[in-house]
Amino acid sequence: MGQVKQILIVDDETAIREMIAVALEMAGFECIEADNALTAHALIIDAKPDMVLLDWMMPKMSGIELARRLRSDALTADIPIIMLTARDDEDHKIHGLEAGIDDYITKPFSPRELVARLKSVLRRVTPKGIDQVVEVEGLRLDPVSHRASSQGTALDLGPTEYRLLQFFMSHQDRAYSRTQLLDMVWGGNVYVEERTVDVHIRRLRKALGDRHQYLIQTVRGTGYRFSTQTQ
Amino acid sequence: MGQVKQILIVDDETAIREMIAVALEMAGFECIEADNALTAHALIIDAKPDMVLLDWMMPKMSGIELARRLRSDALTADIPIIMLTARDDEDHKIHGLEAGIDDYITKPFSPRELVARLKSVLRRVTPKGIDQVVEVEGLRLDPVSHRASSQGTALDLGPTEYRLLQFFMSHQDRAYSRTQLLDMVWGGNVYVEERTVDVHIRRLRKALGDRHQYLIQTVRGTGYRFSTQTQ
DNA sequence: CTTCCCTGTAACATATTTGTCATATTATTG
DNA sequence: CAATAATATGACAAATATGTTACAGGGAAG
Repeated sequence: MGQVKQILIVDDETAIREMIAVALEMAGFECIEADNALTAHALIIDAKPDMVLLDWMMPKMSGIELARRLRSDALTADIPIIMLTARDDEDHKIHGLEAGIDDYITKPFSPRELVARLKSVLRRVTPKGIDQVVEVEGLRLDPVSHRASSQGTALDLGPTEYRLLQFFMSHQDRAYSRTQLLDMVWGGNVYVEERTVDVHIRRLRKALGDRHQYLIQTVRGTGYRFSTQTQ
Repeated sequence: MGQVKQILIVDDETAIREMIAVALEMAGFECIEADNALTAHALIIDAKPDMVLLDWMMPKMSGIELARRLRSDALTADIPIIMLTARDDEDHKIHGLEAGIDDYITKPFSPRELVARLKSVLRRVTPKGIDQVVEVEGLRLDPVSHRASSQGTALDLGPTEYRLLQFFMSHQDRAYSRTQLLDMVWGGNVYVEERTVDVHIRRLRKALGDRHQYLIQTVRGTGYRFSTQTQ
């Protein structure tokens, strides 16, 4: 299982910080807080959080300015940043993207949405070592022992299904076409019918059982996707 | 950051061209000029400017005619166009084929105004990375995971509606004719009734729900447009 | 050589999407 | 306000895409 992730919340309004902190802690994250960009900067260098939630508008140094600084320092350049913006002003977004923001959320937002986005960014950014155990909602895949299990019980997967699952679990929230899957999972130089993918998807789904089927999602007209979020 | 943008000024009056060129160069743009639509067309294909400032009334080929040609060629379809119209052409603005024109400026205009409008158009047209998440007023489309959501809840879109929405969200504030939409969203070589577009617009609107319907706007006599601004 | 497990395909079953039409609605024009 | 043109909408059948199952052949293990 992944470490507990530490999230730094930067916002000048205490009420908002608390609200976010509660939501995140309920979702199993650890939170630290800062009420201005300068404090935040010091804290980041000190505590190296796994992610920074950053309010756009703040006294002294703006969120965007802090983001730039973090990006320009190699020590902090890899820490993902999610921006909290009051209104979704086009300009802000453009500048935000330039400054290397990973995502932004427009206030007001629901705790559910916040947590979902946060997880999504973390998943995207956290580099999975090729031999790293991946676990998602009780579904666990261990590349070293070459085993997959659901709620602790081993799953019975064929070799292809195993590779498919491994690929999916290390490339979540991303839609792949059948052709892409054939390239990535089967290998570039095999000639196999596209529809064959469907069959293996079916076998994988069956093996995952009701508990985890939903993770393998059909993207109609496109292909398939692995995601914890509802379609 | 951004490259220096190159603007093509098309007007038969040298004095006006010069005036505009000076204003734009002071604002940090690079200018090229043409005194008639034919020369302009060649120049556009050759130099691929980032934007075309086009006089409505010109000898030989009119501005509107040139605009039409640019729009119908995939190579030039994305180059933004700002029309320069004399006051008494005002009607044209309303009646005329406004599909594909990004903005109008009525002569006489102040350099300040021109530059402001131009920047505004460039800002919204500037190609967002093809895989970039687009979000507008809580409506969000993520090309990577191939998902659209409204206020955090997933939207149920058919493939065509998805493509339509993606096209609109990356080409905002610009009216498209049904034919253009068929070309851009359906693909150039399909024969489909123009009216079919209406039906898919309808489906898209329905899927967007009350919260976001207003973004898909009918431009009577012309086609449709995606914009946050009220009609 | 046999047995057993995997695979890829084909065939059939379902589910969704799509393009059109006919019919309302709504805007425009005189 | 009536006449007319342009859109909106709902329904449907045809076309597509995906789900599912069965099966034959390949290959590894014994």
